[in-house]
Amino acid sequence: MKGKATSFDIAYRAGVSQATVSRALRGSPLVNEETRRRIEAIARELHYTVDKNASNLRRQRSGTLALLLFEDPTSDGSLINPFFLSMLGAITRASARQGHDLLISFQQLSHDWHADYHDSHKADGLILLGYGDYLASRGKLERLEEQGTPFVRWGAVDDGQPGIAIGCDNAGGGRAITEHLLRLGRRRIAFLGDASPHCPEFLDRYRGHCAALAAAGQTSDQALQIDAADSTEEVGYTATLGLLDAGTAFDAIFAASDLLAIGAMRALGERGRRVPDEIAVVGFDDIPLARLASPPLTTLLQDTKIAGEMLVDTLLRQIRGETVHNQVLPAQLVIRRSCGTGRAAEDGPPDPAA
Amino acid sequence: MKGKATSFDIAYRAGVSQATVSRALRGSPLVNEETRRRIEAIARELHYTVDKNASNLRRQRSGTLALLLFEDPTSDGSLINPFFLSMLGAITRASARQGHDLLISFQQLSHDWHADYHDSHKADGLILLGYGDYLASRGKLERLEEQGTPFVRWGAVDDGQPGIAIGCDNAGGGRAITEHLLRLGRRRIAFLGDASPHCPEFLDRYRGHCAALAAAGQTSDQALQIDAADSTEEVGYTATLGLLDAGTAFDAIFAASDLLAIGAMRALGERGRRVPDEIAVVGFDDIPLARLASPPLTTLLQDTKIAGEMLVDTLLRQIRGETVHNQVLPAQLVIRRSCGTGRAAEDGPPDPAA
DNA sequence: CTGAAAGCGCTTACAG
DNA sequence: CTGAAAGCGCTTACAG
Repeated sequence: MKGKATSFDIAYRAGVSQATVSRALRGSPLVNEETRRRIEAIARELHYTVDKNASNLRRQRSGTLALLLFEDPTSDGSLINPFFLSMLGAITRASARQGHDLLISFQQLSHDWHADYHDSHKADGLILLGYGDYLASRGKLERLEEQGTPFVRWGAVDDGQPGIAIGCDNAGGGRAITEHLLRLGRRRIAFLGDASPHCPEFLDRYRGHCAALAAAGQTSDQALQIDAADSTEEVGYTATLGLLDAGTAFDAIFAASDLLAIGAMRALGERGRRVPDEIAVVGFDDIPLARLASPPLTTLLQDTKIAGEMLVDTLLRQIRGETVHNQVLPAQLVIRRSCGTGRAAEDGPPDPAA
Repeated sequence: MKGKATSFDIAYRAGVSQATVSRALRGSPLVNEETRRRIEAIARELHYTVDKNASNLRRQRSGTLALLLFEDPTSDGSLINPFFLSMLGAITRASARQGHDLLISFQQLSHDWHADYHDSHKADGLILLGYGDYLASRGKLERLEEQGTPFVRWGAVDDGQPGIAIGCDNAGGGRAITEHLLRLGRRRIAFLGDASPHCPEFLDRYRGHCAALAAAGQTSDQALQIDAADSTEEVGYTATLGLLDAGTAFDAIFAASDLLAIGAMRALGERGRRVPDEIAVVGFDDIPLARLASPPLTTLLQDTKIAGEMLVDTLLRQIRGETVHNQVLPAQLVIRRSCGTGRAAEDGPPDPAA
């Protein structure tokens, strides 16, 4: 009977009806305590577990959430932005804690994922994760909403996209970074990252950056905003080489993501520009690598644990029919060595390798 | 009818029986071509998808695999060894390619995961992933086998554990590393990593190391084998400080994982020991960070893409009732700067920051 | 507190 | 090639 016992087997041995077994095992208060104990003992003995397919079919739910990661299609087979991996871990844990299974899948924005998971009762709701071109995905999100599929997405909040979004305070974070750099005496801050509606999170970070400049009475120099389509180390490296080649003077780089920042530091290192003495570098995300970079990278911490819990919690409430709202999570400046200490530039010792 | 159409709705509109709809949509060759086309058109129009719970219940399968990650319980909430994340990505893709959904879950070895996924028909089989104490998990694996649960695990092969294992050639990899270091003139090679049956993968790497030493007519010095219980940067850092404090002379470190190696390099850097000029460092895994470390880390590449495909493929064949076998995948030496170039030590320039 | 019965939405022998 | 019917293993009104 290995792994095959049904509620009928238990009912037979316990001398009760199958219905009573089901009630007892689901914790119904209707069942006599002694009966319940007997049933539970037999269930344990037989290694019984409720058949999820039968249970779900009957209850018209799945007890499962689906996490859809939208990855950059250009990226290598196995590489994912570590930030999303961190989110993945947090979401997996939060989901388990709430008693839900988690399906995971990588999707291209172009595919037909939107009509699958919910209609087929594979999942009760979707979590959408990943930098993608938000303009391109709008149609799919609208269809999800039309179909009544519960979903939440991580990303820019209040950007007019359909559905519930949870994200960090990108504008506030961008402002905090630039304020910090200004405080340290940096005046020519390059912004590395796509500042367009295609990438609203980066755009918000850029807006925060510009707001801080404006508050300090400075204007933003167009020549210092470098588009970086993808958020990868390689792109950050290439973009920074381009910036150096263009000959524009700058004393700091605000990279819209840690991966871009790490690539920027590699380019600077190769060209013999010292970080932070000549050029301060700041990232965004606080991926594990940021702490290990050389020099360790100043960045903005997005708390993925809280984010994951928030995403799962909001989605489950939506599934239950409650009214849910967008939410903005604070981001916290983590100061390490890559931004310098505010002393006069050019006189610090070079950083030893980490 | 949003997301609620059933095969009966389609049958009604198509003027056929529900059974024919089911056949047509499952691609049965019994159905008339014209009938099939009509049914498919209506299904599309109604946004119909087969209810997985009903289908699975009837077919007594789930079309789902479960990936269980056994994490180091001491690790931080969201951190996972990047190597396993890379495996996770590869497994997710391979699983999708084979038309299976993937459930993901983090498990403590102590929990009762073994009796859950298969019995409840949540998954047709399990993939087990993660450094864990293999001696401690033996009982669970035995029970899985007893229950007839199909499962494969990534790890040491032929270590006498129950079930099918797929892993890389740890002994061969360890030998390759040490041979390379010897070729470069290193003579006192410290091995960083738990060399005990609790951690058979590391043990195999150590054995390969010792085999290479023996082949070169050297004996392994016990003082140069440092246990490192967990595979984390922090542990590598601490262990290396300990090694330095012990005063044992050494000119190379063979770390059993990249994370350990990166921690080792940090410790060496802090103590002013130059890598690779004074001390060569080599890791194992080729995580993305290895390439970005400073200096870039020489390591052994485990091809996670192939590994993921192999795991999924083997598990599916096992589920289908085929006989499957353990498999060893080759590991490939990736030479970067951390091991030096074989020129005399002490005369190289210090490495610029990456 | 318990049981008999209906039904969730499919798949698949069986009969034609 | 198609249909009528059984049944996968549960959950839950309904009746007692």
